[in-house]
Amino acid sequence: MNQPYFDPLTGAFDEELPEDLPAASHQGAVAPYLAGLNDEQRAAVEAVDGPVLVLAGAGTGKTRVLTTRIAHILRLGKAWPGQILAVTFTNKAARELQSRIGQLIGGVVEGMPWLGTFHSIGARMLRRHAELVGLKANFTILDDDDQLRLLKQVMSAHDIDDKRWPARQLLAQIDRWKNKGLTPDSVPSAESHAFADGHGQKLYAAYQHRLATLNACDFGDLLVHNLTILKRHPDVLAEYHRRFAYILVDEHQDTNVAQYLFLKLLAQGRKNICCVGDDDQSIYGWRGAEVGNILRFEADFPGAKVIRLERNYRSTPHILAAASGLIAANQDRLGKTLWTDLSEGEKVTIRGLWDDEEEARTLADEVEQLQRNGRRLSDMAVLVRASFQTRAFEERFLMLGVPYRVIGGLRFYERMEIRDAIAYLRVMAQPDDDLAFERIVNKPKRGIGDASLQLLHRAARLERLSLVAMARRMVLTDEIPAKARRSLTELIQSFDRWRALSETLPVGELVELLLDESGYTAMWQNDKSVEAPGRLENLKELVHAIEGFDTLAGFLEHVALVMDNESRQDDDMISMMTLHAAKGLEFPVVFLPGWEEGLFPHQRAMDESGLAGLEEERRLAYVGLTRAREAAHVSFAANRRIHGQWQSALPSRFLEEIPKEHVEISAERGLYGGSGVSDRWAESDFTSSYATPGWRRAQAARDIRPKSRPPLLELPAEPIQSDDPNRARFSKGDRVFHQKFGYGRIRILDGNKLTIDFDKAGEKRVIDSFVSLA
DNA sequence: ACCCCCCGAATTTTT
DNA sequence: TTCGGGGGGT
Repeated sequence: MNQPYFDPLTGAFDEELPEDLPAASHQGAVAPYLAGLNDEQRAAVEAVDGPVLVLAGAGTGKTRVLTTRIAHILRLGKAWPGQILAVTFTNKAARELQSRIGQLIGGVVEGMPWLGTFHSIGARMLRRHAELVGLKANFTILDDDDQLRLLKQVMSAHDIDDKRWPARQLLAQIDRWKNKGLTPDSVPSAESHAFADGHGQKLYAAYQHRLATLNACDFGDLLVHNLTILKRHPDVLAEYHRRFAYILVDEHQDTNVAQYLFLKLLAQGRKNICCVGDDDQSIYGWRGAEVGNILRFEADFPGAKVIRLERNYRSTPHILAAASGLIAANQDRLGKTLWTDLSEGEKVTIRGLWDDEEEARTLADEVEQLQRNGRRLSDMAVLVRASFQTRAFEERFLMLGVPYRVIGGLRFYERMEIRDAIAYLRVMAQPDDDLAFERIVNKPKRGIGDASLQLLHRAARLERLSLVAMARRMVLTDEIPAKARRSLTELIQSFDRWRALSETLPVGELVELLLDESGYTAMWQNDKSVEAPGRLENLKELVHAIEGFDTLAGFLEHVALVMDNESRQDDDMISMMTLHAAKGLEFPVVFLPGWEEGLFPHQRAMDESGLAGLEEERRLAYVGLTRAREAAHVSFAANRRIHGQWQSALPSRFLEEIPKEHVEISAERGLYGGSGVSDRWAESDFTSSYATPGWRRAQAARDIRPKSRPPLLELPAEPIQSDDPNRARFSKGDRVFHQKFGYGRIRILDGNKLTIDFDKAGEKRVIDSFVSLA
């Protein structure tokens, strides 16, 4: 964001800190922007000095508080815009803050250079002080693709078998360390063995070393390097203390330890820090977010004011009560009581369906029904747990001709052809960027294959040179095969020519020329695959996007940090996205399909993180429900095809955690065999303990026999309470019966999952509670 | 150097 | 079922 304020190439910081404070305006009179606030909001805005924690429930106007607070600070003449640090997590949130502050104080906010995401602010600071951590100001910010490739190189250099130890896993581990603000030498010894028989820490160190050689850093470094700088250089820290008179933090529940330490260091000076967040909406724990940062706030900033925003302006009472009831099942929360003045509205509907196809059909019918009643499609959203779920709905919407838009997924700058094109630009901007060079050296095919590249690599490492620098030398020798040598020489000459041109040519024209002369465009023009035209189209779009930038470096900074896909909002379409992507949004009508045990809560979340995982899933459910303004439609399917395999599942436990007076249930009879669960559902009886662990085991212990005309899946009428852990009732080779797939033989036992070779249906993986001994 | 096939894995992913 | 990566074949 805000490229006008700095030049990423030089790290120039073109704004001087003023000596005086601005003059206060409208002293005395109550500022007009305070008028529409409720008491709590107003308190949060007016508590300008000192540490403040605002616990803002869903839909309670947190953005309004944040923007008004900034406007207030400026109006009171407490600081210049350039002295306010305001951090968000997403570019979207940063943009929204920016524009809403503009609306409040009139006109464009000219000087909020320090409003941005953690990463963009981190990048800006790091460019200023890059040399303090062994980087140059024009360092490259790697994307995850580069990170992974680099890590694979590091691992192979250390003879680590990447079959046994996937690079992905190491990347995740390094990421966890960086999220905690740990550098290789500060990794606790207990954790240093976390990967590849104790090589974790060593590999981390080697990776960081390679990054430094490449004059590059990854996302985590944008914070960790700054922590190092601020800790080691008190003079630098003091300068920022002087600069940042006020600090504001959005979505505080999503900060990780590194981000929190960063804030803490900066806030130590004046202690004017205001964090806004909601522990109930913390859904990024798996990415290193620490809800604990909210709980720690009062301890870290003694005397902090804590203000709760509990008045909800978004949802009707039933929806709000349903969500509140659900989230109350979490142990680990600060606790808020949301309330609303809005009138009654509809209850939350819960619908049980036979399978995912029927779920899609029913949901789409409902969408059309609503549309006939005058609802706009853009008023509706389908929020799913996992992205694969959108497929069934897409197919259905396509068939019915309902326009839809899937939010998320592959972003523009993540497309292969865009990454390639950008790699060309990166080599221009930063010749030491080996990863970019490797990416494009043989794209299009130039006859420079693995063998030549290996040669180059080895020599470069020996001489401590970058690949391009080494290549310049090697083409003068005959170490490389003649054909490859010729291509390489030509490529290097092109680099020089392009770089010379880049001095004078506008960046838009430069990239066009580059893609053209390199043969990259031609490569796709000659490609006969169905994707090729689309890729060419994307490349055109890229050229267009670049035209808005003054410098190449500025554009690359944008690509690395702002990577978002701005989908047009103009047409009337229904939106589909994951629950994670839906955070911060709201829709009049929200559909929440797929509320089944195993999918939501997701089995993996529970397996990997236990109760904490389950509670995070529950918060995700809470986020889902609280996106709805007027109507929320939840559904579950008894059977679902996942990865081509039929899986049966029980309704999500979250369903019975929603207070029954706020829901309206409809489930088909016979979903679970005409007795048991579905009848309970039909009778709105939520007292059953069918989802308890005891019940699941009871399931497994029960011998289900087919009747003459068997119900598809039979469940016991009354759950049998039994905690007998001795549940190994099957063994390999057993002949079993499944209500849907018929008879078969067990091939593999894996916990409660059985791989069965069915006589008719072929091999399937099923949960043991759905089969019985034949 | 390039191509193709087989195998294995398959939540969520603000930057 | 679908996708991507790696190994083996041409």
